[in-house]
Amino acid sequence: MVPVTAPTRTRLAPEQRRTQLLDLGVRLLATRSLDELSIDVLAEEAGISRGLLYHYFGGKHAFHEAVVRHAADDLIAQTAPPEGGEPLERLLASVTAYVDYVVANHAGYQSLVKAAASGNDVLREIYEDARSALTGRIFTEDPWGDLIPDTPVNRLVVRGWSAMVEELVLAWVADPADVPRDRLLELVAGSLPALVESAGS
Amino acid sequence: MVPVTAPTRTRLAPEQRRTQLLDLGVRLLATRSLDELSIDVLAEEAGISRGLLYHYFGGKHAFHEAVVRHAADDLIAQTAPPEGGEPLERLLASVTAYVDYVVANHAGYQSLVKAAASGNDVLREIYEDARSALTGRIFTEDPWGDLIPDTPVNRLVVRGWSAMVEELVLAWVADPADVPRDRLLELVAGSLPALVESAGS
DNA sequence: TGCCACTATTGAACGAGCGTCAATAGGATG
DNA sequence: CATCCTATTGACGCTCGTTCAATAGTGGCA
Repeated sequence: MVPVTAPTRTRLAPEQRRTQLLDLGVRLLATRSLDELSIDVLAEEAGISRGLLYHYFGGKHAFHEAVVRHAADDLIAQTAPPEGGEPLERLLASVTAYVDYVVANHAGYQSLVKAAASGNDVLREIYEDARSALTGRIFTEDPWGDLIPDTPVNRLVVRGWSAMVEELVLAWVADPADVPRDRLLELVAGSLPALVESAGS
Repeated sequence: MVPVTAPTRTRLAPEQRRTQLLDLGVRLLATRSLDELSIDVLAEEAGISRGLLYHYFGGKHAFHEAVVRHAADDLIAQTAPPEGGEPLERLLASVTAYVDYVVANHAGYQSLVKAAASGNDVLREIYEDARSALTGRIFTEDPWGDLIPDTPVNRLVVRGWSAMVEELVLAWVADPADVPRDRLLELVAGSLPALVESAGS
């Protein structure tokens, strides 16, 4: 009985193997949760043995952390804010980049969001940091002059707004229904000024 | 060596045991995730054997579902909307009931929210149904006459708004900081009209 | 070209924890 | 007080995460 697929052991450079496993992890953890993902399945999918995962990441949970960091870094890197322009245009550009990223990589984004709610404090912190990286500039770079002063209430408002944006985009991606992309974009971008206005200081 | 605590086997009526286990489950699953909660810990905490949990719920995941349903039903029951009054006042009353519920039972609410993101489709559906039960009346009971027509865009807006409210309240409960409760309430209640207005149609 | 050291990779063995089932004991009823 | 009903138990099997010594690619050096 000769094996159909050659059991050839392929040897990669550590860097390549690591990113291969991380990318695979991002894809697999987008739909399944961590305890629904067995090491055996992951190993077989990657074409490696179980032991190798432990060599690179030291454990299942540590692997999950690495995957989430990978997704978070990718998100932050690919949604860098534009340099100049009008405040409202910059906001719209940021939001557009964010929406397009979620549309293009919603596997990665899903695995990031899942991790935030489903798990230990380390994962939640990674998620919080990523969100802060995206929203923090609203205050630090002060895109609207002094239209949105840095008060406790406005901190809450921006935090709530970002949760809303996430929900809207994920819902829209899952089912674009009758709402065109541009409509979503102006909806999302226009809501922040409206909310700040409604909060009043 | 005599056991310190008597190993007396206490026999309860099925209904009592069931609710005892569900309440305990709600409390324990508020902070830990499901795979961080071992049957042994749960059993010892409840003063029962592992086997009994399987007798009542049939399995760990089934138990989780029951716990989440328990929390969701409790939420829906305790935030029933008021009967009459002005639309805006009814909205404020609903929001107040919701906020007060989360403040009073945020263990239960946390376990509900955690379940939504962290798991299988059944859990997410329970969560979605609960959210729909809370927000659906906005359309069906038409609290603002025709100020908020039932369009695809407004469905999205209300969905996003509810995500925002959840985030705001949880963040505020975790750290009330310098924002008084009434300020939060008017913030949350006032944001929906503002969002609908900003969405325009 | 051929050996050698280095290290990426493996697979078997161990333990923890979930799930099953026949046996046990509380308590109400006559 | 005896007996039946059923809530409750505890030991067993099995899957799956984790460990570690052994194995086999690969690049460098003679």
